[in-house]
Amino acid sequence: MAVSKKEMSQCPIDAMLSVIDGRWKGTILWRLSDGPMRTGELRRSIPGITERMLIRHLQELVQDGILIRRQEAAVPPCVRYSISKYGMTLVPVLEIICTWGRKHLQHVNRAM
Amino acid sequence: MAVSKKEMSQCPIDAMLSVIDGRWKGTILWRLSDGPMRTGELRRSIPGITERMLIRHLQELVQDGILIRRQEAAVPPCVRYSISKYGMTLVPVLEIICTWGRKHLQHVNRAM
DNA sequence: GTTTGTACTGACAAATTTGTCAGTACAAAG
DNA sequence: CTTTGTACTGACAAATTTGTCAGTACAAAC
Repeated sequence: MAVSKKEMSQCPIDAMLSVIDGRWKGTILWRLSDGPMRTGELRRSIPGITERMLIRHLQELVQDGILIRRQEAAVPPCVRYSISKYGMTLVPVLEIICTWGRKHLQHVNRAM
Repeated sequence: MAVSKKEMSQCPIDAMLSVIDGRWKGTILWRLSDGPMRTGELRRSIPGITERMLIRHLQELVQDGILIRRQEAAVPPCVRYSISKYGMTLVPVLEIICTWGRKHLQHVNRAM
């Protein structure tokens, strides 16, 4: 990613990228764009992700205001993540990124 | 960034991000969207970048087909980089990313 | 004949991100 | 009463990216 996540770049492109940049963040947002999910449910739906990374990314996305974390007072705990209203403004941007990415994959595969 | 640059993720979002992800790539593309530039000219126009990183990013962008490198046969060498036709398809996506990023910066600053 | 500038490479260190592993609390199931 | 599942933390190792530094070739300026 562009700039270390600790500092906030004043470049808008970097600011945007720092939000979605992370090994699994695109996938997490993609999954959640279908509706809220529990932590373990998300983990099982993303092959290859580890619990540690999932939780780190979820926490960052919550901190950035993109996701909302809701915990039911129960044992064992039940936590549900969903995309916030603010996070919803990100979804169309992701769609455009996705569209270009799809074309790029074709472009790359043609070259081989 | 999403996936190591060496392997090509089949996720379109990751595929797109792997192209623009890199500490300075956004800025480089931003500068070049105004027209071709020489290596040293670019370097001087981007405060903080080192020659090493500039060249590494330029080479990756050339490899991804986003930039074109033109060298004039002269000593001392004169190399000019420009955005390719294919790279031009990326510019509107960057603009959308930039627009969201600008709103996000405001959003963040309001919270402080 | 030393310095300056161009565009670049190689070797390596530092920083950052990602992954691994063990451990927490508590209840229900067996 | 041991195991299972939930959501999570901490310490650390591995991988990856970024930065630092020296060095290349050649011509023109001084």
